[in-house]
Amino acid sequence: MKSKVLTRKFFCRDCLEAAPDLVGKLIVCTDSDGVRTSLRITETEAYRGEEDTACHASKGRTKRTEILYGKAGYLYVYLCYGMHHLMNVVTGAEGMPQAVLFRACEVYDGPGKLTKKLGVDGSFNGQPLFGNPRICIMDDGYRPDIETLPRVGINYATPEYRDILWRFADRSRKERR
DNA sequence: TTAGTGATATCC
DNA sequence: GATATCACTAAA
Repeated sequence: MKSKVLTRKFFCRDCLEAAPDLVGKLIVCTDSDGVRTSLRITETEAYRGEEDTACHASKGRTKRTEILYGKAGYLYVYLCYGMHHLMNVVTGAEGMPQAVLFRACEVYDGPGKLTKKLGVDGSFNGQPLFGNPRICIMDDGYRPDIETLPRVGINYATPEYRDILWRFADRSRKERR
């Protein structure tokens, strides 16, 4: 099967549909030297709306979360713990703050390591994930068996959202560090 | 288990 | 301006 680059339309739906669908896709990133890195996504997480107490938008609209309320298909990259860039893509309708976090990819387990490997940093924040020469996501036809798990590192969320199964992982993934 | 690191939000 | 918080990782 021929590989296809995902278009904006892919992200224009609920994060709970887009997140599992992104597992098994390839992230293709081209750095300033023209070097291309592609990694297969093995884990994603959905963050959905102001009512999701684990979502950054749960405290309402701020300068930082503004992007989450915007159009689907744009990147939300932010620095966590002063050293790790975490990469998300905005999904759903405009005005509905939701996103999918890229948690792990083939060989590289962990959202901080994922962005480091790809060379994704703060300069990608707000950039589109469609029609973008720097980064895109491709579908090469691989269809993994998907496992659902609770999200990681969100103990501050209320129990119903802390325990919800909004992490999606490729059951055949190899965990490596 | 803990240190390291820095942006953000919230309080003064 | 100050401080508490945080969707993490590596080292021990």
